[in-house]
Amino acid sequence: MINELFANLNNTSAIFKLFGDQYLKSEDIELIKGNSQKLIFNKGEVLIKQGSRSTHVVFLFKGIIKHTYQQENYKNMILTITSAPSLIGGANMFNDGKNIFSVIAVESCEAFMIDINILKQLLMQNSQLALKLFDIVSEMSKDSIINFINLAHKHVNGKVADILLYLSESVYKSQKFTLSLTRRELSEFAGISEINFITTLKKFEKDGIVNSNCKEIEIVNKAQLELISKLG
Amino acid sequence: MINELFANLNNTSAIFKLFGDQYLKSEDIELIKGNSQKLIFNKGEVLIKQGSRSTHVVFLFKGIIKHTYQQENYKNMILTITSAPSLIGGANMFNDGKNIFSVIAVESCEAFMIDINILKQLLMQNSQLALKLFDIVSEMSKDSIINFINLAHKHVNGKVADILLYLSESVYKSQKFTLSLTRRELSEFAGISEINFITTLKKFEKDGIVNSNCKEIEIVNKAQLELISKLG
DNA sequence: CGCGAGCTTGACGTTGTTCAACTAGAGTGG
DNA sequence: CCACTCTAGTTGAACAACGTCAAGCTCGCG
Repeated sequence: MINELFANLNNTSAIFKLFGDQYLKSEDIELIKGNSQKLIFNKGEVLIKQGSRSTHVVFLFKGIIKHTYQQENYKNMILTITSAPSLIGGANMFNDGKNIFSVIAVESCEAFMIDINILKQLLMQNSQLALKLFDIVSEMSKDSIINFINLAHKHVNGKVADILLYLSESVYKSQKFTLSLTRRELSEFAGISEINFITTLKKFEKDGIVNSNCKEIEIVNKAQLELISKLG
Repeated sequence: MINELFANLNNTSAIFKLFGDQYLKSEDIELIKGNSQKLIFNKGEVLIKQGSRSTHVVFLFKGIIKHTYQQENYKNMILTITSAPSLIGGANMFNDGKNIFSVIAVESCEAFMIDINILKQLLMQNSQLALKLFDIVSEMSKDSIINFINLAHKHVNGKVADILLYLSESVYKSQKFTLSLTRRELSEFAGISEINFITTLKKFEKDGIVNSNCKEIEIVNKAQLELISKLG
C-alpha cells in the first residue's frame, strides 16, 4: 500500500504532488512547504530521538533508516529497517507526544521534516487526507506486528532467513546487495546474538543458499530460503 | 487514553453519547444505531475470524477477549488480552480488508457490532471523529508493540512477571482475581512453553510472591514482581 | 606499521523445550 | 452410583537450542 502510494517519488516536490493532486488545495501545499524543511542526515545521525517530543513527521525520500528501542538493562533492539520512500513518525502524531522509538540513519539520508501542528491543522480540515494517513500508518504497523510475530516464535534459521528475505525484497529490492548495516545490527533486528547470526549465515553459505562476503550479500537459492523461513 | 475515553461506559447507549456529545449530529447517531447490533458471545466463541473480510468494528462493553494469531506449523500465539470497555478492529478498518488476527471471547462477552462502511462514511464527513479514532487505534497498537518488545528480550521470569502484572493491572484490575484463561493460554501470551510457565509460577509461589490455586491468583508481593519484570 | 572495528570459529554452560508419568476434577454412560 | 474418559495442572529427567567466552582473523585508516 505504502509502496503503491509512494511509487516513483524521488524528489521533494513529489510529496506535495502525491497529497495535492488528490486532496490538497494549492494554498495548503504552500502552507506545508512554508513549515517544512529538507535535511540531510549522515550515517549514524539521529532523525528522531526516543523520549523526545514529537514535533515533526518525517518523509524520507532517500536513504535507509532503522527504528531502535533502548532501555536500561536491555540490549538494543531494532524494530524496523526501512528504505525510502517512506513516511515516518505518523503513528506518534496523536499520541500525547513522546516518541517511543529512535529513528537513526543507516546510510546517508535525505528527508523532509513536516511540522506536526501544520499537518494536524490540515487533517482537521480535510478528512479524506486524515483517512489516507490513517491507512498508511495502520498498514505500516501491521507489517511490524507481523514481523514481530514471526520473530517471536521462529528459531534462529527461520529468523535469519526472514531477515535476508526482508532485506532483499523490502529494503534493497534486489537478490544481490551491499549491506549498509553491520552483523551486530542485523542480529539486533533478528533478536538473537551476533555470533549466532554469523554462524547461521555461514551455514546458509555452505549449503549454497546465499553468498556473503562481508558487506556483499547475494541470495542464490531464494526458494530454499523461503522454505526455511516457513518451517521456522 | 482509551481508558479515559471509555471510562464509565457500561451500556450501549454510552458509546453514542461518547461520540455524539462531542462530534456527532443526532441523525448520525441514528445512522449508527440503525446499522449496528448488540450481540452476546459465549466463552470460546469467535467475534472476528482471522483471514475474513473486515465488516464490523466491535465495541466490547462487557467481558474479556483475546487476539490470537494462527499459522500452519506454528504454535498458537496470543497477542493481547483485553477487557471491556474497549474498541476492537479499528486498525483493520482501512486495510484493504482482511483481518490479520482472530478475536475470541475468553469469558462471556457483550459487544456492539458497528458496520464498517457506515462508520467510514461518517469519518469521511467528520475529520475530528476520524482523528479521535486514529488516536485511539495508535495508542492501542503502541501498547502492543511495547509489550512485544518486552517479551522479545526478557527471560522466563520477567515474562511471567509481566503477564501477572498485566492481568492484575489492566485486565482484572485487582491484586486477587479468578482467571478465565488456562495456563496454556497464558503461556501462549508469554511466548513460552506451558510447562515452563507453570514451573515459574510455582517458583514465584514458593518465594512468597504470589498465591495460585488453580484459577485463583493473588499477587502478594507486587514490588518484588515489578523488580523481576524490570530485571528481565 | 600498528591499532581498532568488524567478522569468524570452536568450546562450554545456561536456559528452555520436549517427553513421560501422575493427580484431580468434571462430564458421560451403563 | 460407579467406572470411564477427557481435560487441566503438575513434576522430574533428558535433550536441544542459544548465548557467552576466548581467541584469531582481516581490512581500513591514521
